[in-house]
Amino acid sequence: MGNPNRDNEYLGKLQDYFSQYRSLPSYAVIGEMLGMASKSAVSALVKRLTLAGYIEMTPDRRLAPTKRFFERELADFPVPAGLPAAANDAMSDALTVDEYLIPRPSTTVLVRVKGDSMIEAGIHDGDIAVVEKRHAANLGDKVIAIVDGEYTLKTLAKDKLGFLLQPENAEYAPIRPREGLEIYGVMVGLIRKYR
Amino acid sequence: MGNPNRDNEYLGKLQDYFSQYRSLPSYAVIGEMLGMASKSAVSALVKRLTLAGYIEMTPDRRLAPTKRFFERELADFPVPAGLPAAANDAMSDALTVDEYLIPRPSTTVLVRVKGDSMIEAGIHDGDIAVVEKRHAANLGDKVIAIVDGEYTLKTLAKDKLGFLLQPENAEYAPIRPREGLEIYGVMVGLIRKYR
DNA sequence: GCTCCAGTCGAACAATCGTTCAGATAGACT
DNA sequence: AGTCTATCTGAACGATTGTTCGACTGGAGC
Repeated sequence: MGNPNRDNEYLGKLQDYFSQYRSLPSYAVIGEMLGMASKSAVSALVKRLTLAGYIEMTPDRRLAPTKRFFERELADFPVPAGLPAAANDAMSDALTVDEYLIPRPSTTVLVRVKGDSMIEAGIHDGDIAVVEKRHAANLGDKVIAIVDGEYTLKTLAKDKLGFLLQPENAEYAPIRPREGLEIYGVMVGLIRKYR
Repeated sequence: MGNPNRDNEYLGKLQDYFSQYRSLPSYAVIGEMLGMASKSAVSALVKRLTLAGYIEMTPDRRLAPTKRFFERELADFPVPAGLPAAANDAMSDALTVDEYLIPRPSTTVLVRVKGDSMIEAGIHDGDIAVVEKRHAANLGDKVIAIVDGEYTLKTLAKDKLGFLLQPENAEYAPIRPREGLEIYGVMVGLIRKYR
């Protein structure tokens, strides 16, 4: 062929564009962006990407990304620094971050973690906890519980006296609810961002 | 005025459309959708919504939703005091977890963490590291480096002898690269899922 | 060497784009 | 009542859209 397959690189630029503007550009602008001089080249590219399932046409013939457009490759080993094509081969799995973390959006809440009472479980101050709202939990689950009208993230435990909320930090004492234990939700994921 | 203000209703339909197609339609289709017979009415509406900050124009004059476009009435859920604010400010101005963690999709890779050499930094075996591919890093950054052809996640440090890769686990020894240090990428985020 | 052929170029095309403007409509105000 | 004023209509406009087609390019593979 005239060129090695650069569609992956092209797709990447489109993903960057969409993540910035939440909209896909026109063929002319795509061409400019990708260094193509003719719209017919873009047209062919769009056809290829559509076939591959990354983009689609709305009923009124506008470009729109599909779900696959947002998939990321999850590599067990990072790939040798080299061609983007190589990165494809080593892709062990593809997933969208949102779907991975939040399978049930309507009952899921994000809560910013405060304090270091859970630091030995690798949950730091400022992290974001992905919490699924429900009232039932298993022992060992990290739960958001309501104690004296306050919300607190602890590990659910139990001893001969009953349920208790266990911090993951030796400097903190377990909390034993005076009355029934009210659980707001169960922590199902963690998000952290380094700046 | 000729009509009560129906912009809210119009906005709602645009939101529905976007959530279905991930793209905003042309003026003609908007008019059809909203029951407007003339594109100039749509043009005026777009001007109003732009002014109100719900939509904007990309550099190539395409309609694109803004963050405010995705705001929802929060009247429905009187969430117990303390939490709702946390959920909202947790991701500040990002619409999705994906967007929050991955501003530049094409240079970002997800890598599954193996081993517990970084456990004191709250990075556990099985966690997913969000890695931005680049060769430059700052001291203190957690980097994926290439040492003897192997990829390893460590904290970048430096002493009088030069750069070294510092594990975050007292039981591991620092790695001092024999030759130049090659950096594959910088860890910018962390994702963990509890099952 | 030679042929393939996916990818790109360049130009021409009708269709659709969003803008503009003058005029009609109808609720809100005095 | 009459006047305002924001909204919508309808038509005309040049600009831009995406499609199409024939020709060119340069690795891959015989």
